[in-house]
Amino acid sequence: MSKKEAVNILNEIATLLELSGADFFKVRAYNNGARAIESSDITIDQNTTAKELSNIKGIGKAIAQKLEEFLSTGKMKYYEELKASIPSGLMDMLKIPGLGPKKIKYLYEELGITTIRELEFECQENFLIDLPGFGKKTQDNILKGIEVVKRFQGNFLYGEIIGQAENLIGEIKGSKKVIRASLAGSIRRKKETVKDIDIVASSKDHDSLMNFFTTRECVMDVISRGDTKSSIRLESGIAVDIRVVDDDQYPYALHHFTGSKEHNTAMRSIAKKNKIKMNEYGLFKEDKLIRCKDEAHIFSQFGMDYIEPELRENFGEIEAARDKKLPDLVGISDIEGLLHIHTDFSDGSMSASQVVEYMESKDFSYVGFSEHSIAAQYAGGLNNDTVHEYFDALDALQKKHSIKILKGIESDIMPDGSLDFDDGILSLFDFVIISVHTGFNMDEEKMTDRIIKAMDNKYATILAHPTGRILLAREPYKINIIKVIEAAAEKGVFIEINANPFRLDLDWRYCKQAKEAGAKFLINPDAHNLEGLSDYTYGVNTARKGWLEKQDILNTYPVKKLEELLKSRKE
DNA sequence: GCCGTTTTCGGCCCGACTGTTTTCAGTCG
Repeated sequence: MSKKEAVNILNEIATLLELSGADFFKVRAYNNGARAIESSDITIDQNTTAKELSNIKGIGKAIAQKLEEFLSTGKMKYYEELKASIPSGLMDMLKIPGLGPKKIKYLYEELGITTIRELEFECQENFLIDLPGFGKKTQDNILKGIEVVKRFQGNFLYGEIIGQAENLIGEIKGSKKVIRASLAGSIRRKKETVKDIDIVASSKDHDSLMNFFTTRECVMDVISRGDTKSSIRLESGIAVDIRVVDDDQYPYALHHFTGSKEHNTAMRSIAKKNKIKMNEYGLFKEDKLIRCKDEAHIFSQFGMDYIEPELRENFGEIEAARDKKLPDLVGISDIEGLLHIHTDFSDGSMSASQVVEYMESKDFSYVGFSEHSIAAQYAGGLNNDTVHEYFDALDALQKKHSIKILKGIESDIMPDGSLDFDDGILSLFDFVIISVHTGFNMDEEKMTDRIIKAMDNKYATILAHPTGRILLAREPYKINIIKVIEAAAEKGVFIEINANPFRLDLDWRYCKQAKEAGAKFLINPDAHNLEGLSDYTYGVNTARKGWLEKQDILNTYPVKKLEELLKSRKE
Protein backbone atom coordinates (compact mmCIF):
# COMPACT_ATOMS: atom_id res chain seq x y z
CA MET A 1 0.00 0.00 0.00
CA SER A 2 1.41 3.30 -0.98
CA LYS A 3 0.65 6.97 -0.59
CA LYS A 4 -0.72 7.02 -4.12
CA GLU A 5 -3.24 4.28 -3.39
CA ALA A 6 -4.36 6.11 -0.26
CA VAL A 7 -4.82 9.30 -2.26
CA ASN A 8 -6.71 7.47 -5.00
CA ILE A 9 -9.16 5.75 -2.67
CA LEU A 10 -10.04 9.02 -0.91
CA ASN A 11 -10.65 10.77 -4.21
CA GLU A 12 -12.74 7.88 -5.41
CA ILE A 13 -14.83 7.93 -2.24
CA ALA A 14 -15.42 11.64 -2.80
CA THR A 15 -16.71 10.98 -6.31
CA LEU A 16 -18.90 8.11 -5.14
CA LEU A 17 -20.32 10.27 -2.38
CA GLU A 18 -21.15 12.97 -4.90
CA LEU A 19 -23.02 10.46 -7.02
CA SER A 20 -24.84 9.17 -3.97
CA GLY A 21 -26.07 12.69 -3.23
CA ALA A 22 -24.02 13.20 -0.09
CA ASP A 23 -23.50 16.54 1.62
CA PHE A 24 -21.22 18.77 -0.46
CA PHE A 25 -18.93 19.47 2.49
CA LYS A 26 -18.48 15.82 3.20
CA VAL A 27 -17.42 15.29 -0.39
CA ARG A 28 -14.95 18.12 -0.07
CA ALA A 29 -13.59 16.75 3.16
CA TYR A 30 -12.53 13.57 1.32
CA ASN A 31 -11.00 15.58 -1.55
CA ASN A 32 -9.16 17.73 0.96
CA GLY A 33 -8.01 14.61 2.77
CA ALA A 34 -6.56 13.17 -0.43
CA ARG A 35 -4.79 16.42 -1.10
CA ALA A 36 -3.44 16.54 2.43
CA ILE A 37 -1.99 13.04 2.16
CA GLU A 38 -0.47 13.78 -1.23
CA SER A 39 1.39 16.84 -0.07
CA SER A 40 2.40 15.55 3.36
CA ASP A 41 5.92 14.22 3.72
CA ILE A 42 5.12 11.24 5.94
CA THR A 43 5.86 7.84 4.49
CA ILE A 44 2.81 5.67 4.16
CA ASP A 45 2.84 1.89 4.31
CA GLN A 46 0.95 -0.98 5.92
CA ASN A 47 2.20 0.00 9.37
CA THR A 48 1.03 3.61 9.30
CA THR A 49 -1.42 4.18 12.15
CA ALA A 50 -4.57 6.26 12.37
CA LYS A 51 -2.85 8.35 15.03
CA GLU A 52 -0.01 9.30 12.69
CA LEU A 53 -2.47 10.03 9.90
CA SER A 54 -4.68 12.27 11.97
CA ASN A 55 -1.68 14.50 12.71
CA ILE A 56 -1.97 15.64 9.11
CA LYS A 57 -4.11 18.76 8.82
CA GLY A 58 -7.21 17.80 6.86
CA ILE A 59 -7.29 14.20 8.13
CA GLY A 60 -9.63 13.70 11.05
CA LYS A 61 -10.60 10.73 13.14
CA ALA A 62 -13.01 9.19 10.64
CA ILE A 63 -10.76 9.26 7.58
CA ALA A 64 -7.70 8.28 9.60
CA GLN A 65 -9.41 5.13 10.89
CA LYS A 66 -10.71 4.16 7.47
CA LEU A 67 -7.26 4.66 5.99
CA GLU A 68 -5.60 2.62 8.70
CA GLU A 69 -7.94 -0.25 7.90
CA PHE A 70 -7.15 0.14 4.20
CA LEU A 71 -3.39 0.29 4.69
CA SER A 72 -3.14 -2.64 7.05
CA THR A 73 -5.63 -4.99 5.37
CA GLY A 74 -5.76 -3.71 1.78
CA LYS A 75 -9.53 -3.30 2.14
CA MET A 76 -11.87 -0.63 3.39
CA LYS A 77 -15.39 -1.73 4.32
CA TYR A 78 -16.85 1.75 3.94
CA TYR A 79 -15.46 2.07 0.42
CA GLU A 80 -16.50 -1.42 -0.66
CA GLU A 81 -20.06 -0.81 0.47
CA LEU A 82 -20.23 2.60 -1.13
CA LYS A 83 -18.84 1.28 -4.38
CA ALA A 84 -21.24 -1.65 -4.42
CA SER A 85 -24.16 0.73 -4.03
CA ILE A 86 -23.30 2.77 -7.12
CA PRO A 87 -23.04 1.38 -10.67
CA SER A 88 -19.52 1.88 -11.99
CA GLY A 89 -20.80 3.40 -15.23
CA LEU A 90 -21.96 6.46 -13.35
CA MET A 91 -18.33 7.36 -12.70
CA ASP A 92 -17.67 7.32 -16.45
CA MET A 93 -20.69 9.52 -17.04
CA LEU A 94 -19.08 12.23 -14.92
CA LYS A 95 -16.55 12.72 -17.70
CA ILE A 96 -19.28 14.06 -19.99
CA PRO A 97 -18.96 17.86 -20.06
CA GLY A 98 -22.16 19.54 -18.90
CA LEU A 99 -23.30 16.54 -16.95
CA GLY A 100 -22.70 16.53 -13.22
CA PRO A 101 -23.52 14.32 -10.25
CA LYS A 102 -27.03 15.66 -9.67
CA LYS A 103 -28.29 15.00 -13.16
CA ILE A 104 -26.52 11.66 -13.35
CA LYS A 105 -28.13 10.62 -10.09
CA TYR A 106 -31.54 11.70 -11.40
CA LEU A 107 -31.10 9.81 -14.69
CA TYR A 108 -30.06 6.72 -12.79
CA GLU A 109 -32.97 6.84 -10.37
CA GLU A 110 -35.66 7.81 -12.86
CA LEU A 111 -34.57 6.02 -16.06
CA GLY A 112 -32.20 3.44 -14.64
CA ILE A 113 -29.35 4.69 -16.84
CA THR A 114 -26.05 3.25 -15.68
CA THR A 115 -23.67 3.58 -18.66
CA ILE A 116 -22.68 6.17 -21.25
CA ARG A 117 -23.99 3.88 -24.00
CA GLU A 118 -27.42 3.65 -22.42
CA LEU A 119 -27.47 7.40 -21.98
CA GLU A 120 -26.58 7.91 -25.62
CA PHE A 121 -29.40 5.60 -26.65
CA GLU A 122 -31.94 7.34 -24.44
CA CYS A 123 -30.90 10.72 -25.85
CA GLN A 124 -31.29 9.48 -29.40
CA GLU A 125 -34.77 8.25 -28.50
CA ASN A 126 -35.59 11.71 -27.08
CA PHE A 127 -36.29 10.32 -23.61
CA LEU A 128 -34.63 13.23 -21.83
CA ILE A 129 -36.68 16.02 -23.37
CA ASP A 130 -39.66 15.81 -21.04
CA LEU A 131 -37.79 15.11 -17.82
CA PRO A 132 -38.10 17.96 -15.29
CA GLY A 133 -34.94 20.07 -15.33
CA PHE A 134 -33.90 18.64 -18.71
CA GLY A 135 -35.08 19.58 -22.19
CA LYS A 136 -34.09 19.50 -25.84
CA LYS A 137 -30.94 21.62 -25.45
CA THR A 138 -29.72 19.69 -22.45
CA GLN A 139 -30.21 16.47 -24.37
CA ASP A 140 -28.30 17.83 -27.38
CA ASN A 141 -25.48 19.02 -25.16
CA ILE A 142 -25.23 15.62 -23.51
CA LEU A 143 -24.99 13.98 -26.94
CA LYS A 144 -22.25 16.40 -27.95
CA GLY A 145 -20.48 15.75 -24.67
CA ILE A 146 -20.62 11.99 -25.26
CA GLU A 147 -18.92 12.52 -28.62
CA VAL A 148 -16.12 14.42 -26.95
CA VAL A 149 -15.65 11.73 -24.32
CA LYS A 150 -15.61 9.00 -26.95
CA ARG A 151 -13.11 10.76 -29.15
CA PHE A 152 -10.74 12.33 -26.67
CA GLN A 153 -11.58 11.05 -23.23
CA GLY A 154 -11.49 14.66 -22.16
CA ASN A 155 -7.72 15.02 -21.81
CA PHE A 156 -5.06 16.45 -24.05
CA LEU A 157 -1.29 16.42 -23.96
CA TYR A 158 0.23 19.81 -23.25
CA GLY A 159 2.67 19.24 -26.09
CA GLU A 160 -0.13 18.63 -28.59
CA ILE A 161 -2.18 21.65 -27.52
CA ILE A 162 0.30 24.42 -26.74
CA GLY A 163 0.81 25.34 -30.41
CA GLN A 164 -2.93 25.89 -30.99
CA ALA A 165 -3.17 27.81 -27.72
CA GLU A 166 -0.30 30.13 -28.66
CA ASN A 167 -1.76 30.79 -32.12
CA LEU A 168 -5.10 31.74 -30.63
CA ILE A 169 -3.70 33.97 -27.89
CA GLY A 170 -1.56 35.60 -30.58
CA GLU A 171 -4.66 36.43 -32.60
CA ILE A 172 -6.44 37.79 -29.54
CA LYS A 173 -3.50 39.96 -28.54
CA GLY A 174 -3.56 41.28 -32.10
CA SER A 175 -7.14 42.53 -31.75
CA LYS A 176 -7.46 46.30 -31.32
CA LYS A 177 -10.15 45.66 -28.71
CA VAL A 178 -7.69 43.96 -26.34
CA ILE A 179 -5.67 45.82 -23.72
CA ARG A 180 -4.00 42.85 -22.00
CA ALA A 181 -4.39 39.11 -22.61
CA SER A 182 -2.76 35.91 -21.46
CA LEU A 183 -3.19 32.17 -21.38
CA ALA A 184 -4.35 31.09 -17.94
CA GLY A 185 -5.35 27.85 -16.24
CA SER A 186 -3.41 24.59 -16.37
CA ILE A 187 -1.80 25.45 -19.68
CA ARG A 188 -0.22 28.57 -18.13
CA ARG A 189 0.85 26.43 -15.20
CA LYS A 190 2.37 24.09 -17.80
CA LYS A 191 0.71 20.93 -16.57
CA GLU A 192 1.58 17.83 -18.61
CA THR A 193 -2.04 17.22 -19.59
CA VAL A 194 -4.84 19.74 -19.88
CA LYS A 195 -8.62 19.54 -20.16
CA ASP A 196 -9.12 22.92 -21.82
CA ILE A 197 -7.41 26.18 -22.76
CA ASP A 198 -8.13 29.19 -20.55
CA ILE A 199 -7.65 32.77 -21.68
CA VAL A 200 -8.04 36.01 -19.72
CA ALA A 201 -8.27 39.34 -21.52
CA SER A 202 -9.05 42.93 -20.63
CA SER A 203 -10.98 45.28 -22.87
CA LYS A 204 -13.18 48.36 -22.87
CA ASP A 205 -15.54 46.71 -25.30
CA HIS A 206 -16.45 43.22 -24.08
CA ASP A 207 -19.08 42.60 -26.69
CA SER A 208 -16.84 43.26 -29.70
CA LEU A 209 -14.07 41.16 -28.21
CA MET A 210 -16.50 38.26 -27.66
CA ASN A 211 -17.58 38.57 -31.28
CA PHE A 212 -13.96 38.56 -32.36
CA PHE A 213 -13.22 35.49 -30.19
CA THR A 214 -16.21 33.39 -31.22
CA THR A 215 -15.71 34.03 -34.94
CA ARG A 216 -12.05 33.04 -35.31
CA GLU A 217 -11.39 30.66 -38.15
CA CYS A 218 -10.23 27.91 -35.79
CA VAL A 219 -13.62 27.83 -33.98
CA MET A 220 -15.61 24.68 -34.69
CA ASP A 221 -18.41 25.20 -32.23
CA VAL A 222 -19.56 27.94 -29.85
CA ILE A 223 -20.47 26.29 -26.56
CA SER A 224 -21.53 29.43 -24.70
CA ARG A 225 -21.35 33.16 -25.28
CA GLY A 226 -21.79 35.86 -22.66
CA ASP A 227 -20.43 39.32 -21.92
CA THR A 228 -17.72 38.22 -19.53
CA LYS A 229 -17.35 34.55 -20.35
CA SER A 230 -17.51 32.48 -23.53
CA SER A 231 -16.50 28.98 -24.58
CA ILE A 232 -15.64 27.57 -27.97
CA ARG A 233 -14.35 24.24 -29.25
CA LEU A 234 -11.42 23.84 -31.62
CA GLU A 235 -11.14 21.20 -34.33
CA SER A 236 -8.87 19.13 -32.08
CA GLY A 237 -11.84 18.78 -29.70
CA ILE A 238 -10.42 20.92 -26.94
CA ALA A 239 -12.58 23.68 -25.44
CA VAL A 240 -11.27 27.23 -25.02
CA ASP A 241 -12.73 29.42 -22.27
CA ILE A 242 -12.21 33.16 -22.34
CA ARG A 243 -12.91 35.61 -19.53
CA VAL A 244 -13.06 39.27 -20.44
CA VAL A 245 -12.71 41.89 -17.71
CA ASP A 246 -12.07 45.63 -17.36
CA ASP A 247 -8.37 46.41 -17.36
CA ASP A 248 -8.19 47.36 -13.67
CA GLN A 249 -9.60 43.91 -12.86
CA TYR A 250 -7.12 42.09 -15.08
CA PRO A 251 -4.44 41.14 -12.51
CA TYR A 252 -6.99 39.59 -10.15
CA ALA A 253 -8.73 37.75 -12.97
CA LEU A 254 -5.45 36.45 -14.35
CA HIS A 255 -4.43 35.15 -10.95
CA HIS A 256 -7.85 33.64 -10.31
CA PHE A 257 -8.12 31.84 -13.62
CA THR A 258 -4.54 30.63 -13.57
CA GLY A 259 -5.31 28.66 -10.42
CA SER A 260 -4.77 26.01 -9.44
CA LYS A 261 -8.00 25.63 -7.55
CA GLU A 262 -5.97 24.43 -4.57
CA HIS A 263 -3.62 27.41 -4.78
CA ASN A 264 -6.57 29.79 -4.97
CA THR A 265 -8.34 28.23 -2.02
CA ALA A 266 -5.18 28.54 0.05
CA MET A 267 -4.68 32.15 -1.06
CA ARG A 268 -8.25 33.05 -0.25
CA SER A 269 -8.00 31.61 3.21
CA ILE A 270 -4.88 33.71 3.85
CA ALA A 271 -6.76 36.72 2.53
CA LYS A 272 -9.62 35.92 4.85
CA LYS A 273 -7.29 35.78 7.83
CA ASN A 274 -6.19 39.30 6.87
CA LYS A 275 -9.87 40.31 6.67
CA ILE A 276 -9.57 40.69 2.92
CA LYS A 277 -12.03 39.25 0.43
CA MET A 278 -10.37 37.82 -2.67
CA ASN A 279 -12.10 36.97 -5.93
CA GLU A 280 -11.56 37.38 -9.67
CA TYR A 281 -12.49 41.06 -9.48
CA GLY A 282 -10.16 42.21 -6.80
CA LEU A 283 -8.95 42.27 -3.23
CA PHE A 284 -11.40 44.01 -0.97
CA LYS A 285 -10.87 45.32 2.52
CA GLU A 286 -14.19 46.36 4.06
CA ASP A 287 -15.60 46.43 0.52
CA LYS A 288 -12.91 48.84 -0.63
CA LEU A 289 -10.77 47.70 -3.55
CA ILE A 290 -7.04 47.35 -2.94
CA ARG A 291 -5.56 48.45 -6.26
CA CYS A 292 -2.96 46.11 -7.79
CA LYS A 293 -1.27 46.76 -11.13
CA ASP A 294 -0.16 43.17 -11.72
CA GLU A 295 0.00 39.73 -10.12
CA ALA A 296 3.25 40.49 -8.28
CA HIS A 297 1.48 43.38 -6.62
CA ILE A 298 -1.30 41.04 -5.44
CA PHE A 299 1.18 38.67 -3.82
CA SER A 300 3.00 41.58 -2.19
CA GLN A 301 -0.21 42.56 -0.38
CA PHE A 302 0.30 39.44 1.72
CA GLY A 303 4.04 39.93 2.14
CA MET A 304 4.75 37.30 -0.51
CA ASP A 305 7.25 37.17 -3.37
CA TYR A 306 5.89 36.67 -6.89
CA ILE A 307 5.01 33.02 -7.48
CA GLU A 308 5.67 31.69 -10.98
CA PRO A 309 2.53 30.09 -12.50
CA GLU A 310 4.24 26.68 -12.69
CA LEU A 311 4.52 26.59 -8.90
CA ARG A 312 0.90 27.42 -8.12
CA GLU A 313 -0.18 23.93 -7.09
CA ASN A 314 -0.34 24.46 -3.33
CA PHE A 315 2.79 22.37 -2.94
CA GLY A 316 4.33 24.76 -0.42
CA GLU A 317 4.79 27.77 -2.71
CA ILE A 318 2.67 30.04 -0.55
CA GLU A 319 4.71 29.43 2.58
CA ALA A 320 7.96 29.72 0.59
CA ALA A 321 6.82 32.99 -0.97
CA ARG A 322 6.10 34.38 2.46
CA ASP A 323 9.49 33.25 3.81
CA LYS A 324 11.30 34.58 0.69
CA LYS A 325 12.46 31.05 -0.06
CA LEU A 326 11.05 30.43 -3.53
CA PRO A 327 13.48 28.71 -5.91
CA ASP A 328 15.16 30.57 -8.77
CA LEU A 329 13.71 28.28 -11.43
CA VAL A 330 15.78 26.85 -14.29
CA GLY A 331 15.01 28.43 -17.67
CA ILE A 332 15.14 27.26 -21.27
CA SER A 333 18.17 29.44 -22.00
CA ASP A 334 20.11 27.73 -19.19
CA ILE A 335 20.36 24.49 -21.16
CA GLU A 336 23.88 24.07 -22.58
CA GLY A 337 23.59 20.70 -24.29
CA LEU A 338 21.40 17.65 -24.76
CA LEU A 339 21.94 13.96 -24.03
CA HIS A 340 19.77 10.91 -24.78
CA ILE A 341 19.44 11.07 -28.55
CA HIS A 342 18.79 8.11 -30.86
CA THR A 343 19.98 8.14 -34.46
CA ASP A 344 19.80 5.69 -37.36
CA PHE A 345 22.48 3.65 -35.60
CA SER A 346 19.49 2.25 -33.67
CA ASP A 347 15.85 3.34 -33.95
CA GLY A 348 16.18 7.06 -34.67
CA SER A 349 15.15 8.47 -38.02
CA MET A 350 17.99 10.98 -38.43
CA SER A 351 21.73 10.61 -38.84
CA ALA A 352 24.25 11.62 -36.20
CA SER A 353 25.68 14.26 -38.51
CA GLN A 354 22.24 15.83 -39.02
CA VAL A 355 21.89 16.05 -35.25
CA VAL A 356 25.32 17.61 -34.82
CA GLU A 357 24.61 20.23 -37.48
CA TYR A 358 21.24 21.03 -35.92
CA MET A 359 22.71 21.32 -32.44
CA GLU A 360 25.49 23.60 -33.68
CA SER A 361 22.99 25.79 -35.48
CA LYS A 362 21.15 26.23 -32.16
CA ASP A 363 24.39 27.15 -30.35
CA PHE A 364 24.43 24.19 -28.00
CA SER A 365 27.89 23.37 -26.72
CA TYR A 366 27.57 19.58 -26.47
CA VAL A 367 25.51 16.68 -27.73
CA GLY A 368 25.31 13.18 -26.26
CA PHE A 369 24.23 10.19 -28.35
CA SER A 370 22.76 7.14 -26.68
CA GLU A 371 21.65 4.33 -28.96
CA HIS A 372 19.70 1.36 -27.73
CA SER A 373 21.75 -1.61 -26.54
CA ILE A 374 22.13 -5.30 -27.21
CA ALA A 375 18.95 -6.48 -25.45
CA ALA A 376 16.85 -4.00 -27.40
CA GLN A 377 17.06 -5.76 -30.75
CA TYR A 378 13.45 -4.67 -31.40
CA ALA A 379 14.86 -1.14 -31.57
CA GLY A 380 17.96 -1.98 -33.61
CA GLY A 381 20.16 -1.95 -30.52
CA LEU A 382 23.96 -2.02 -30.87
CA ASN A 383 25.81 -5.30 -30.27
CA ASN A 384 29.40 -6.13 -29.27
CA ASP A 385 30.61 -5.52 -32.86
CA THR A 386 28.51 -2.60 -34.07
CA VAL A 387 29.31 -0.68 -30.91
CA HIS A 388 32.85 -0.18 -32.28
CA GLU A 389 31.57 1.04 -35.64
CA TYR A 390 29.44 3.50 -33.67
CA PHE A 391 32.50 4.79 -31.80
CA ASP A 392 34.48 5.18 -35.03
CA ALA A 393 31.67 7.09 -36.71
CA LEU A 394 31.32 9.47 -33.78
CA ASP A 395 35.12 9.99 -33.63
CA ALA A 396 35.13 10.86 -37.33
CA LEU A 397 32.25 13.26 -36.81
CA GLN A 398 34.01 14.94 -33.89
CA LYS A 399 37.02 15.69 -36.10
CA LYS A 400 34.80 17.75 -38.40
CA HIS A 401 32.92 19.71 -35.72
CA SER A 402 33.72 21.92 -32.78
CA ILE A 403 30.64 21.01 -30.68
CA LYS A 404 31.63 18.41 -28.10
CA ILE A 405 30.23 14.95 -28.90
CA LEU A 406 29.64 12.60 -25.97
CA LYS A 407 29.35 8.87 -26.57
CA GLY A 408 26.59 7.19 -24.66
CA ILE A 409 24.36 4.15 -24.63
CA GLU A 410 20.87 3.43 -23.36
CA SER A 411 21.42 0.08 -21.70
CA ASP A 412 18.43 -2.09 -20.81
CA ILE A 413 17.88 -3.07 -17.20
CA MET A 414 17.26 -6.81 -17.30
CA PRO A 415 14.55 -8.37 -15.11
CA ASP A 416 17.21 -9.46 -12.58
CA GLY A 417 18.60 -5.92 -12.30
CA SER A 418 21.74 -6.58 -14.36
CA LEU A 419 22.63 -4.45 -17.39
CA ASP A 420 22.61 -5.98 -20.87
CA PHE A 421 26.23 -5.09 -21.81
CA ASP A 422 29.15 -6.35 -19.75
CA ASP A 423 31.27 -3.90 -17.77
CA GLY A 424 34.10 -4.05 -20.30
CA ILE A 425 31.94 -2.48 -22.95
CA LEU A 426 30.05 -0.17 -20.60
CA SER A 427 33.38 1.30 -19.40
CA LEU A 428 34.05 2.64 -22.92
CA PHE A 429 31.17 5.14 -22.91
CA ASP A 430 31.19 8.72 -21.66
CA PHE A 431 27.81 8.05 -20.10
CA VAL A 432 25.48 5.10 -19.63
CA ILE A 433 21.74 5.67 -19.47
CA ILE A 434 19.90 2.76 -17.86
CA SER A 435 16.22 2.09 -18.36
CA VAL A 436 13.46 -0.51 -18.25
CA HIS A 437 11.95 -1.47 -21.60
CA THR A 438 10.66 -4.97 -20.88
CA GLY A 439 9.05 -6.90 -18.04
CA PHE A 440 6.75 -4.09 -16.92
CA ASN A 441 4.40 -6.33 -14.99
CA MET A 442 6.49 -7.06 -11.94
CA ASP A 443 5.20 -6.41 -8.48
CA GLU A 444 6.29 -3.23 -6.77
CA GLU A 445 8.96 -4.75 -4.59
CA LYS A 446 10.63 -6.64 -7.43
CA MET A 447 10.59 -3.67 -9.79
CA THR A 448 12.00 -1.39 -7.11
CA ASP A 449 14.77 -3.85 -6.24
CA ARG A 450 15.50 -4.42 -9.94
CA ILE A 451 16.14 -0.75 -10.61
CA ILE A 452 18.06 -0.13 -7.41
CA LYS A 453 20.29 -3.11 -8.19
CA ALA A 454 20.96 -1.76 -11.69
CA MET A 455 22.13 1.50 -10.12
CA ASP A 456 24.80 -0.42 -8.21
CA ASN A 457 26.68 -0.87 -11.48
CA LYS A 458 29.37 1.80 -11.28
CA TYR A 459 29.12 2.52 -15.00
CA ALA A 460 25.45 3.46 -14.75
CA THR A 461 25.30 7.24 -14.82
CA ILE A 462 21.70 8.21 -15.63
CA LEU A 463 18.40 6.56 -14.74
CA ALA A 464 16.01 7.20 -17.63
CA HIS A 465 12.21 7.59 -17.46
CA PRO A 466 12.06 6.25 -13.90
CA THR A 467 8.37 5.31 -13.80
CA GLY A 468 7.77 4.25 -17.41
CA ARG A 469 4.48 6.10 -17.68
CA ILE A 470 3.02 7.06 -21.07
CA LEU A 471 0.62 9.95 -20.53
CA LEU A 472 -3.01 9.17 -21.41
CA ALA A 473 -1.96 5.69 -22.47
CA ARG A 474 -0.02 3.67 -19.91
CA GLU A 475 0.16 3.82 -16.15
CA PRO A 476 3.60 3.92 -14.50
CA TYR A 477 4.92 0.49 -13.63
CA LYS A 478 4.43 -0.50 -10.03
CA ILE A 479 7.40 0.96 -8.27
CA ASN A 480 8.32 2.59 -4.97
CA ILE A 481 9.57 5.74 -6.62
CA ILE A 482 10.61 7.38 -3.35
CA LYS A 483 12.92 4.48 -2.58
CA VAL A 484 14.35 4.63 -6.10
CA ILE A 485 14.92 8.38 -5.86
CA GLU A 486 16.64 8.05 -2.50
CA ALA A 487 18.85 5.26 -3.82
CA ALA A 488 19.79 7.32 -6.88
CA ALA A 489 20.73 10.27 -4.69
CA GLU A 490 22.77 8.07 -2.40
CA LYS A 491 24.60 6.23 -5.19
CA GLY A 492 25.21 9.36 -7.26
CA VAL A 493 23.15 8.19 -10.24
CA PHE A 494 21.60 11.16 -12.03
CA ILE A 495 17.85 11.16 -12.62
CA GLU A 496 16.46 11.87 -16.04
CA ILE A 497 13.57 14.18 -16.64
CA ASN A 498 12.50 12.60 -19.89
CA ALA A 499 11.19 15.51 -21.94
CA ASN A 500 9.17 13.53 -24.47
CA PRO A 501 5.71 15.13 -24.13
CA PHE A 502 4.19 11.65 -23.73
CA ARG A 503 6.46 10.83 -20.80
CA LEU A 504 7.62 13.85 -18.75
CA ASP A 505 9.08 11.33 -16.38
CA LEU A 506 10.28 11.91 -13.61
CA ASP A 507 6.93 13.46 -12.78
CA TRP A 508 7.26 17.03 -11.39
CA ARG A 509 5.36 15.92 -8.29
CA TYR A 510 8.45 13.97 -7.20
CA CYS A 511 11.19 16.37 -8.35
CA LYS A 512 11.08 18.54 -5.25
CA GLN A 513 11.34 15.53 -2.99
CA ALA A 514 14.18 14.08 -5.08
CA LYS A 515 16.06 17.35 -4.86
CA GLU A 516 15.64 17.41 -1.12
CA ALA A 517 17.07 13.88 -1.03
CA GLY A 518 20.16 15.24 -2.81
CA ALA A 519 19.49 14.02 -6.36
CA LYS A 520 20.78 15.73 -9.52
CA PHE A 521 18.93 15.70 -12.82
CA LEU A 522 19.33 15.84 -16.59
CA ILE A 523 16.65 17.14 -18.92
CA ASN A 524 16.81 14.69 -21.82
CA PRO A 525 14.84 14.92 -25.08
CA ASP A 526 14.94 11.15 -25.81
CA ALA A 527 14.76 12.30 -29.43
CA HIS A 528 14.24 9.92 -32.32
CA ASN A 529 13.91 12.61 -35.00
CA LEU A 530 15.07 16.20 -35.46
CA GLU A 531 11.80 17.74 -34.23
CA GLY A 532 12.10 15.68 -31.07
CA LEU A 533 15.27 17.55 -30.10
CA SER A 534 13.27 20.65 -29.19
CA ASP A 535 11.09 18.61 -26.81
CA TYR A 536 13.62 19.46 -24.11
CA THR A 537 11.57 22.63 -23.48
CA TYR A 538 8.77 20.44 -22.10
CA GLY A 539 11.31 18.93 -19.75
CA VAL A 540 12.27 22.41 -18.59
CA ASN A 541 8.57 22.98 -17.79
CA THR A 542 8.55 19.79 -15.72
CA ALA A 543 11.72 20.82 -13.88
CA ARG A 544 10.24 24.24 -13.14
CA LYS A 545 7.04 22.70 -11.83
CA GLY A 546 9.25 20.50 -9.65
CA TRP A 547 10.98 23.52 -8.05
CA LEU A 548 14.34 22.82 -9.74
CA GLU A 549 17.02 25.43 -10.19
CA LYS A 550 19.84 25.72 -12.68
CA GLN A 551 22.39 24.01 -10.44
CA ASP A 552 20.11 20.96 -10.04
CA ILE A 553 20.22 20.24 -13.78
CA LEU A 554 23.53 18.86 -15.08
CA ASN A 555 22.98 19.83 -18.68
CA THR A 556 23.05 23.48 -17.68
CA TYR A 557 26.72 22.97 -16.78
CA PRO A 558 29.65 23.70 -19.12
CA VAL A 559 30.87 20.54 -20.84
CA LYS A 560 34.07 20.22 -18.78
CA LYS A 561 32.17 20.17 -15.52
CA LEU A 562 29.60 17.74 -16.91
CA GLU A 563 32.35 15.39 -18.11
CA GLU A 564 34.01 15.47 -14.70
CA LEU A 565 30.74 14.55 -13.01
CA LEU A 566 30.06 11.72 -15.46
CA LYS A 567 33.57 10.36 -14.90
CA SER A 568 33.52 10.73 -11.14
CA ARG A 569 30.79 8.13 -10.95
CA LYS A 570 33.04 5.44 -12.50
CA GLU A 571 35.90 6.27 -10.16
C1' DG B 1 -16.09 14.96 7.48
C1' DC B 2 -12.88 18.64 9.29
C1' DC B 3 -11.70 22.46 12.16
C1' DG B 4 -11.06 26.03 16.21
C1' DT B 5 -6.02 32.89 19.07
C1' DT B 6 -14.27 34.14 19.07
C1' DT B 7 -16.07 28.66 18.31
C1' DT B 8 -16.62 21.42 20.28
C1' DC B 9 -21.24 23.69 16.85
C1' DG B 10 -21.77 25.84 12.85
C1' DG B 11 -19.43 27.16 9.52
C1' DC B 12 -16.95 25.37 5.25
C1' DC B 13 -14.65 30.40 -1.48
C1' DC B 14 -17.10 32.47 -5.00
C1' DG B 15 -19.20 33.91 -9.42
C1' DA B 16 -20.85 33.20 -14.57
C1' DC B 17 -23.62 30.89 -17.89
C1' DT B 18 -27.19 27.69 -19.53
C1' DG B 19 -31.47 25.87 -19.66
C1' DT B 20 -35.45 25.41 -17.67
C1' DT B 21 -37.87 28.04 -15.20
C1' DT B 22 -40.95 32.38 -13.92
C1' DT B 23 -36.85 32.80 -9.62
C1' DC B 24 -33.53 28.98 -9.69
C1' DA B 25 -30.75 24.53 -9.91
C1' DG B 26 -26.94 22.47 -12.01
C1' DT B 27 -22.46 22.70 -13.81
C1' DC B 28 -18.00 24.51 -14.30
C1' DG B 29 -13.81 26.57 -13.13
